[in-house]
Amino acid sequence: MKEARLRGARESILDAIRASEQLSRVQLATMTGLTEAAVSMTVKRLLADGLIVETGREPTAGKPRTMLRLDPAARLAVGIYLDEETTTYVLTGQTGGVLSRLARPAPESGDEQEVLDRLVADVEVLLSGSGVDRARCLGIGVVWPGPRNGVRNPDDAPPHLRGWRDDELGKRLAEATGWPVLVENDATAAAVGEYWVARLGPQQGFAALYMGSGLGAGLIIEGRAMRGGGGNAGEFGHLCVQVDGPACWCGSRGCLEILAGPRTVVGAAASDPVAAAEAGLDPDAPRQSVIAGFAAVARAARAGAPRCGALLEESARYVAAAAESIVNLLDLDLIVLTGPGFAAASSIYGPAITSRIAAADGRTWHRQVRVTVSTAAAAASATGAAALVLQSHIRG
Amino acid sequence: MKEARLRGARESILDAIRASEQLSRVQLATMTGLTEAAVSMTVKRLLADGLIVETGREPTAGKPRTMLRLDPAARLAVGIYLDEETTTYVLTGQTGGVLSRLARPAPESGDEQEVLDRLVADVEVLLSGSGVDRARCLGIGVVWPGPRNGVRNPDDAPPHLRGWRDDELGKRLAEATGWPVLVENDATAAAVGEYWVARLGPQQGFAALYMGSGLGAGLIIEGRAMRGGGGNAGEFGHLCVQVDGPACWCGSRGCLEILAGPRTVVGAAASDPVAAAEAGLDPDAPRQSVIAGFAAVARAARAGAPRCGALLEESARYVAAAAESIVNLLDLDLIVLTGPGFAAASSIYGPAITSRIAAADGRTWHRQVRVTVSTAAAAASATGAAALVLQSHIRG
DNA sequence: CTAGCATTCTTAAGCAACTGAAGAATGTCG
DNA sequence: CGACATTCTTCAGTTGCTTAAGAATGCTAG
Repeated sequence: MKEARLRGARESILDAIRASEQLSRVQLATMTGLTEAAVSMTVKRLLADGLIVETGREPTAGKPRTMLRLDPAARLAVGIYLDEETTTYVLTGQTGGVLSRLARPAPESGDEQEVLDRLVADVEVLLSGSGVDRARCLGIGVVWPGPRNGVRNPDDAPPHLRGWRDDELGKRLAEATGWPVLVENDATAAAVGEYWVARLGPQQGFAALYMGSGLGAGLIIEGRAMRGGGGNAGEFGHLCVQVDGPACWCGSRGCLEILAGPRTVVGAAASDPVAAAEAGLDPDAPRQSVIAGFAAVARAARAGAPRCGALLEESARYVAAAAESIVNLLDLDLIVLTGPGFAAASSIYGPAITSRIAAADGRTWHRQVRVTVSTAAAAASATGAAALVLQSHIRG
Repeated sequence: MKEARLRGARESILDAIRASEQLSRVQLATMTGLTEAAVSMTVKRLLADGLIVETGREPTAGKPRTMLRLDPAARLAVGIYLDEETTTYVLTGQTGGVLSRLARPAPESGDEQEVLDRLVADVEVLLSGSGVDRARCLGIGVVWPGPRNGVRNPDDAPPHLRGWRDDELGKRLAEATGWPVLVENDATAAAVGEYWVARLGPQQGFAALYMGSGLGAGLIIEGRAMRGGGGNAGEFGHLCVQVDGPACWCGSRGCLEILAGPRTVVGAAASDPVAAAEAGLDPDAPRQSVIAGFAAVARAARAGAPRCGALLEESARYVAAAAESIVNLLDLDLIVLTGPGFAAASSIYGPAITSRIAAADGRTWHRQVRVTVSTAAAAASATGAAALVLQSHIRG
């Protein structure tokens, strides 16, 4: 690391402990580049503030080291994920672990004030139900499908949120609750969540590929989320994988999403009688959500249904090529698959990506890319939303 | 900015002046987030050290502001570009301007010591010939085609450098000259050079697309070059633009470089009798360099030759799609074309990229991507190499 | 059981960089 | 000439770190 001075001893120390689970003072000194004296003083203050705790000792050749951990309950964060059908709330501790969870059906009405009131009330329920000290809550992270600044596939926005802009929602929720509110897209939030719960360090750059109703990527480089000039970085679904491919809703052509995105997969399955039967998709049924439809296709494929399997394999060929592009462009050695889509079909997408990348990976790039599936990938957004808040207190 | 504390007042102030050409103390205070007091004291020291100079005053409603600029001659840097045919040396001042230049034919021998001796001797000539104070030279930047850590297309390495590894070259040159040596690939160096001479600020993220004998990209985000985990970020040429495209030397398939790279364009021109005649390529002539061959094709196209024009248009379609992918993935609003290839054919590639991106740009992404051509694109690597050294003293 | 030893952690003095508040400098305008 | 606006400087005070010294802790050898 050796970047202590670049962001204050407190933050460096907290981040080092977060990534390593537990560390002694001397270990912290070498990892952060601070002197042992500085660590000692800062740790004393962190202990006094209750942010960290001493947990046992480890023998050495001399005086045993006293190990330090984050106190999970010292600081809390609320994460909210607004889905088409459900609103999910989680309360996490400082270590990213979920303390309590709440799921509500999405409001039917699109009335702004009503939606807001529901959010405020539900957060209230979450907090009072878990009996925690509300003063310890650092803030609220909110995630909804689609990128920021009003940019999204109109079809992807939850119906009751069609009229909202993300920054507006954040501002009004902050006013109503008194807590700071961070709004983020699903992929970036999931990436930050992965960074947090998988205890990755700043030296581990990675891309979290997220499949919900679309395809996105959260990019974490040097421990920081890349958001781009307009906050829309990570548009994985709009990498071009076929120069003169079909027109995409974004206005371009040959985008990954239009060729291999979940909406396309579900659409292909629905219009193919065999696949539709395999997946139990009823073409005349009331419009199903893309996420649910994709999960049905994936379930069928896992159960051995050949047409659904073929559709997913076909999609995975494109996704794998795009993943390889990201890896080559950013020189990453970790890809994390997350979100409900990849949670349902990681057994197809994972190997496809791995084997595509393997061809040039070691031989040409002297690299060893790992492809992993996020734990709790299906709920990654909600916990990621909470992690955003925690992260903001460590990276300022 | 407001990131003064994150890297010291000196660096913040120098970088702000660099990007703005000239600034007053109070302007510096607001831009860097430092207090006026801190700026005042730091500026006093910078003036004493001779790094900056006061240049005139600007009227205000009150006391006029004293403007500050970098003193171009206060700090120098040497840039070296190792080409297949030529070794180019430049000496630049602190502002990135070229003070003196030297070009030598590349050594024929591949003997390591001989190559090294030539470099040392030529730097000597460059410095003594321009009569500058060598104590003011901060170091040497070295650029050669292909990425780092020994990763490259074997065909692209200059013959006399086949046996070298970049880090080895840097180390031995540093030992031989006593100066710090930075080794970088051509695209990243060109990007840093562009950042420097075009006076871009840290808020301006951009990609410098570089066409030499291959295709690369230098990525500058938040004022820092993205190098990736293994130092190989920016492999623009290995974005996949066709899932089942032809096999690439890297081991994968459908890479941009194999479909539309300069080597491919030249190869197609050489094997097409009409195009070969237009460009004056002699299929039996001693093997020409890719860069020279591409320049010949571009020259013919500019002169109206239809087959050569068509080949470049075809290549540009692919390059444009890959450029759009980068822009979407990183949410950039600036693409800079640089390197000898784009210098020769920017009139074809520039519009192709612009129009491809335009389709979705404003409408969907609320963005306005600019596509520019680097000034002195053909020599961007050498000046970029020098800029690397300057940059390292501001971001160090 | 005590004396060395290795290692971890703490304390105290000092330095460097920045902040805040006050004021000095330098022009314009009535 | 004097009020005003603005830029720049000075100085005392705070913060956060470093360096240097030493205290604490447990193991091992006599």
